[in-house]
Amino acid sequence: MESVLTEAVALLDEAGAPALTFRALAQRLGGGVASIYWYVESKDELLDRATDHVVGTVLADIEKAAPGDDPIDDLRAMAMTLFDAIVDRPWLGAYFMRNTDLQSNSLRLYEKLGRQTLRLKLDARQRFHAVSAIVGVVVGSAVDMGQEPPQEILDGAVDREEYLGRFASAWRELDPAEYPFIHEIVDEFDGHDDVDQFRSALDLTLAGLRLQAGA
Amino acid sequence: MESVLTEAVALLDEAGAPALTFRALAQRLGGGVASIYWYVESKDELLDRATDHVVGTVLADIEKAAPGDDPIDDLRAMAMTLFDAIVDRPWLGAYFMRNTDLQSNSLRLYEKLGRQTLRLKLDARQRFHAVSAIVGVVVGSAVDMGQEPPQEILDGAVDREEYLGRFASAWRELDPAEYPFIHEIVDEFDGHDDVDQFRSALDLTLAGLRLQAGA
DNA sequence: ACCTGAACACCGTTCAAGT
DNA sequence: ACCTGAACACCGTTCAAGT
Repeated sequence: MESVLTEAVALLDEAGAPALTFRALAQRLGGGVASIYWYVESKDELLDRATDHVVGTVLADIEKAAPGDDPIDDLRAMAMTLFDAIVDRPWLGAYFMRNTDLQSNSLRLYEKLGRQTLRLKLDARQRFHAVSAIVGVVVGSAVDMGQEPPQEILDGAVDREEYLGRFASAWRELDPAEYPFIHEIVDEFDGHDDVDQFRSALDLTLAGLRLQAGA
Repeated sequence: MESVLTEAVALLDEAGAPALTFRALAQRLGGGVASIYWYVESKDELLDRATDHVVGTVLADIEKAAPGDDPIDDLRAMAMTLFDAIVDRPWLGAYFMRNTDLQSNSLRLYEKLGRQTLRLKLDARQRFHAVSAIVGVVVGSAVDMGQEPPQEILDGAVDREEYLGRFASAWRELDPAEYPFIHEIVDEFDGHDDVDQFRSALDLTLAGLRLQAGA
């Protein structure tokens, strides 16, 4: 079982979600396709368990960091750790927190995040919504990122800079009267950093939360 | 072409993303499978064009609403309209804003949102990040929602209330000492409304943005 | 308890050929 | 310019059978 998950994660890491097929996995394990069904009921379950397997390592990273004075700063640090893990493994974004039933580490991570909100002056509903919002920012940014590389970039034929630049050029061709905002931000878009973008989104949410908690 | 997209959207609406196959679509159009390839180069392109097709209607809804005094309130209204559209069509969440090259209505929507930030005291980078954050909240909540129904609920065998209740019961069984946050919010989770959850996340982001803009 | 080969019912995509 | 039938190379999943 352990090796099924390890090899599944290895396939996902090497070439993303489409690379994880029962046939490829079976070949790597040196067995038949049907064997995998002894460990797992379906591909969905395989994905859930593989996801939870790596969330376990994220959770360990998060637990290493000592809790600080400010719960919101702790929330920020935890969200950043989680986001970093998704940057390393873009496939994670799509499956993370999909099924807390099968993903017990995800549930623990959810609890870990939520515990920080217990230190804030909020009611139960506000706490529930706050954690949902933070997870939403992570997943939203991750999804945005995970879908970005359109195979050219994975092949190494085109790097990220050139890929963004191509979009930027197309945008600069647009009529400035009709697309004033696009022209306003095209230089920011060109060569932008996903992590910056994520941090800004997270900080807006956390600023709103701090305001709400009166802290 | 128009009818290809209309029927594709119809299939997606009726039974979600897995229902849209070239064979099912061809049958509906009363033709052969290969015909579709005259209009579209791949399934990805079909999905992008179908998505942009419905984003066009969302855009029309958004343009109907008159601009108000407060740009942030306008941003909220636009985001809510967008979210409502995704509630009606959960499959949208996964493809929305995936490719602004093929999705010209999505680009226009992005511009529409961004134009509100031009009315705020922000620099270009802040504006870029603000719109990304808002789109991120929408997509993040939409993804969370879109993956929720695990077929039982689609079959009508189990309604949403019961589905949530089942999770809530499992959570109530957890050790309160180990999962204090889960116990804090389990009653909120039970029977919660996705729209409430989304609105809260959006409001946190917008509160942060208002603070940043000093408005 | 654990694994297998072979089949089943699907997919997206291609291609030579038709009007 | 538009459409087709038939094939190709895959999928996830099942099942009877093996150790």
